[in-house]
Amino acid sequence: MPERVHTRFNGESRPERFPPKSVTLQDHSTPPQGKKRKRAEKLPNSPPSKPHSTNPGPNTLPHSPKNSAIVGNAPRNQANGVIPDRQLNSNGRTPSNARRDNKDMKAQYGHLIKRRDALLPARKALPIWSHAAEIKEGLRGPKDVMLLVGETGSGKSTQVPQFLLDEPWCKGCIAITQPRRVAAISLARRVAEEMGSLLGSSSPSSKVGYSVRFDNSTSPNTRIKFLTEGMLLQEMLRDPWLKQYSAVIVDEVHERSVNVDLLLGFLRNLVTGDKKGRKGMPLKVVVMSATADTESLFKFFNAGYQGRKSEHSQISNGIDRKLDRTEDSESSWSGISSSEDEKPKAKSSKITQTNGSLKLKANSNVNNSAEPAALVSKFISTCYIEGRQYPVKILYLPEPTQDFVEAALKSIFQIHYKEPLPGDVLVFLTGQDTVEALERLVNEYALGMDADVPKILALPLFAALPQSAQQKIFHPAPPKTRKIILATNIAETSVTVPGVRYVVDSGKVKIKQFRNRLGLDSLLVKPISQSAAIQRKGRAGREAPGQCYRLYTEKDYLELQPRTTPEILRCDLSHAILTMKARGVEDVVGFPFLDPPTREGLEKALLLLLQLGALSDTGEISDIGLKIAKLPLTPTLGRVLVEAADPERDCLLEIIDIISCLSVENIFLNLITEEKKEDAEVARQELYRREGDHLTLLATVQAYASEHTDRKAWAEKHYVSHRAMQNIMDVRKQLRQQCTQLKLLSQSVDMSAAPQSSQARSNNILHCLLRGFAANTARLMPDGSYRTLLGNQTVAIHPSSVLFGRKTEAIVFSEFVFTNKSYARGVSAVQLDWVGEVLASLS
DNA sequence: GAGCACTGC
Repeated sequence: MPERVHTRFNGESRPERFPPKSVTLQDHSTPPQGKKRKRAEKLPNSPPSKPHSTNPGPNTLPHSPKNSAIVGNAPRNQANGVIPDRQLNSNGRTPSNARRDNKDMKAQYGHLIKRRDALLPARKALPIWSHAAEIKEGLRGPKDVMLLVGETGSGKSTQVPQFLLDEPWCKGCIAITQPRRVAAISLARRVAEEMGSLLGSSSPSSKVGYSVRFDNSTSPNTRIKFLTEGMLLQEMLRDPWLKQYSAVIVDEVHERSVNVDLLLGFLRNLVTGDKKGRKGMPLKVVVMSATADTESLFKFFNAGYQGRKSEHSQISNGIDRKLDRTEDSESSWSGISSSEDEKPKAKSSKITQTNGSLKLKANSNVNNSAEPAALVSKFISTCYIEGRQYPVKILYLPEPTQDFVEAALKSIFQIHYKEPLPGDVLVFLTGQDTVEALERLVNEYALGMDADVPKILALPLFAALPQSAQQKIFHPAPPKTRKIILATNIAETSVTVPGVRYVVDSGKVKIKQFRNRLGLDSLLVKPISQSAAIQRKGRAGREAPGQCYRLYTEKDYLELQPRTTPEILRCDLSHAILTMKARGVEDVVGFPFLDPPTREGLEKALLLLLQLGALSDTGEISDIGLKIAKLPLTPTLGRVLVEAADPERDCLLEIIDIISCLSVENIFLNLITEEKKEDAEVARQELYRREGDHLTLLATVQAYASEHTDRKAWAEKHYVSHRAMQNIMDVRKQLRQQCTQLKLLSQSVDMSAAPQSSQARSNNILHCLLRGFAANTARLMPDGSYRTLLGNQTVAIHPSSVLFGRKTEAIVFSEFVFTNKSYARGVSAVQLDWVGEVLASLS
């Protein structure tokens, strides 16, 4: 039986930084508008000249708050009985029809208004409500930037845009960005309800819309638009001045995605620049974060205004000199040690704040949520909103443990025996393997429990788990049963698990880090940061006071690095740089980064872009680069695609199919039992190609696409993920459209060209892959191992590859990952002289 | 003979 493991208890009550919100809105019953006609208002006779949506209205789909947090895909396009207004207008409706429409419309509007009024008391009870005047005031006059810290549950994401809507400066649209698609869509739905408006493209009069990949739902009257960060960056390609917006609200900044870092840089340039492209229209920026990192954000924006001062000395003299911007505020204060490359397992948790803290003496309490010392600027305001979080007790291990799975097992049963129901347990682990191992152990131990003890229901939760299995965490537990949710990091931000009062935190996370020198991604288990530990803890206090069992000592906690390293310091920068170049940033080293990447990382990425032909020798973006930047692909994959459009290659459609596969999750299901594995091998045999994984993917997509009766059954029969295949078809469609727009793909197939032999076609495809992945090539050595041609590193073909165990003179691979050793994933066999030709052409 | 955390255009 498990024994007591936690002896020390730390009843922590000091305010900490707060966990980020993942959006699970509690109260959105959707009006039954699906069966109604969408003619809410008498239209002026100028219907939109083109549809503003690719999807006639997801709000017409049944929707529950639960699945809003977990549905990975936006609602798929479907005909839902919505009649476009234009069609109605030209249809010559009879008077009785018109009367019925009118009645429907009134009923619908009545419903919307009723709903809006019903929601008002809940809005007024939000912590942010009493700050409305302060927030409005903070953006008036010369104040263009507001830094807003709001804890979970403060209501900032839904209320701030509504507060700003009627401000005199707000003539245009308000954009509000989110890191995830589901959040953008469900927040838009909620705000539409609160405003008594229809959502998105469902009515031309709707005031609230959203825009995410594959699903854009806005109307001509949209005033508040929720979008993913990537979508706003995409819009900036067409409109660098963001002319349709009066305000941009950047939400969840503490998550520090690469896209948010780029957005903040662009917005700083815009707001502190001359704004001449905006024709005098003001632009207000609100930066919202759940953690009190105001100081770094303040310095970041303030530096922009000070830079402006030196260029245009007539502006700005209201900046408090106490906050002396120094050159080092361009350098990182997040304490990233750049020696990571050599020793991934080195003391990465030991963090020194030497890097700039000298200049920050007075305000160096970066990790406290206490209000920082005066941050004063005539252009920047700050606002702090309290949240709604129940207290959570923290319990540490007295001694460090080597085996966090075992320690978690003990803690789970300690909680289960000691604490009364209700109160589910959420356990944070590192990956599928540890989740499944602990699941087995928990079930095993549960068999030995006395009959009078409540039962235990162990539920795994990780992204690769099928949706139906993920949904189980939302089902109420049977009577006298405690749910134990065994989760990866997915539960930290993306999925809100209800009913949790106990959190067990392993203190570890599996994290991906790009290593410039080797040009590969490492996927390693590492200690979490203090802020991640606080976020995990917060998951226990959402519904009632809770407890957090940390499977490490308090000393270990204090030695963790204060913040999670921002993604931009961990990833391959080539995509980010191309994004900047395509939006007119010439000097990427001088770009305002909140945390500047290392010079080495920037140089490595610039070199890659140069090799791809995306940049010219002088560092300017080329035509090819501009095309690649418009595609939703990494620069390498984009280059492969552009190559395929070359008349000499002539295999664009095939390459699109392959690239679509490479940009979604694994399509071949991971099977557990030996029996299933053998079945799958037999069933997939017809799909496998001896040329390697890429042509195997092509064969799979083509077989799936030519299946017209039952694609789901086809996928099951071949042990292929149907969900992945649906995503692939979406991506494929989008890429084909974009290739047509970019004039890479002509709509009519050229019939005059001689058909390629299947061999020639395969060779062409492989040549295209080589063009993008020239750096990812290796040759067979006499001892049977593979060595990369650039860099001379040993690399093994990953066992998931169809080429695993095969010997071929050279390989090209689309992924280079280090887990236990260096692996090539996504591998094709090529001729050595082809590789030589490509490499020679680059130098 | 391994086993991939999580987003996004």
